[in-house]
Amino acid sequence: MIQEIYNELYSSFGPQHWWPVTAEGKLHPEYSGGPKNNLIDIKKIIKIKNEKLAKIIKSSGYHNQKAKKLKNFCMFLSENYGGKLNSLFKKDINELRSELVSVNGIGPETADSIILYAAKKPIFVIDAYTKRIINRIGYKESKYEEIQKLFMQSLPNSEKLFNECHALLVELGKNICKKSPLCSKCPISAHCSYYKTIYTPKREV
DNA sequence: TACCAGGTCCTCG
DNA sequence: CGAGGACATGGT
Repeated sequence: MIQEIYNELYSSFGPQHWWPVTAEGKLHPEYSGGPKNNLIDIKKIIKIKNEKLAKIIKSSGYHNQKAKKLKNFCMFLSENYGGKLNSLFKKDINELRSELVSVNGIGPETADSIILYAAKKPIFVIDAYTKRIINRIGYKESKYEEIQKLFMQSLPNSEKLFNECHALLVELGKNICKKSPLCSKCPISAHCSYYKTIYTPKREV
């Protein structure tokens, strides 16, 4: 079922090429923050003032909180791993996840995103879109880890596939399976119990 | 004009 | 535990 949903989303939307965002080893000229800030460096992020960092990331929203939390992660990396992502990513995937989640500012989704997109290890990222979609389809799971298990037990254990599948779900959730859903445009409505309730009125017995 | 985002933390019951 | 609020700018 989950596998079929993935297949149909992929057929409809095509590859989303979410990650890597840039060519291997290169920074995106626009999205890296540009040469002015020169902050792709753990030590520099630790040193910069919260207010200054917040100003730089302002357009992302929640910038004051995010500035602190970004620095928390850099501090964690610096204190425990010599500021090297590589040594962090050598860890066992489950240990890595629990360590990341213990950092204030990194919740389950962010931890899994780091593991999937930065460490390139197979773990399935669950976001608000995915929860909404999966619940409308008819699955009862509500907790993050439960929904994650559902995907990971239904799909091949592939980092590339998890990456693509998550991106496809975001595309569906953002543009079609919205809070107020556009079911007529949905490529997987045939599998959806919400769609069936709406478009197949009950009749009297 | 409203509503919501590729969340997380904290507080309260 | 689960729900609800705070954080805050930008896209549609």
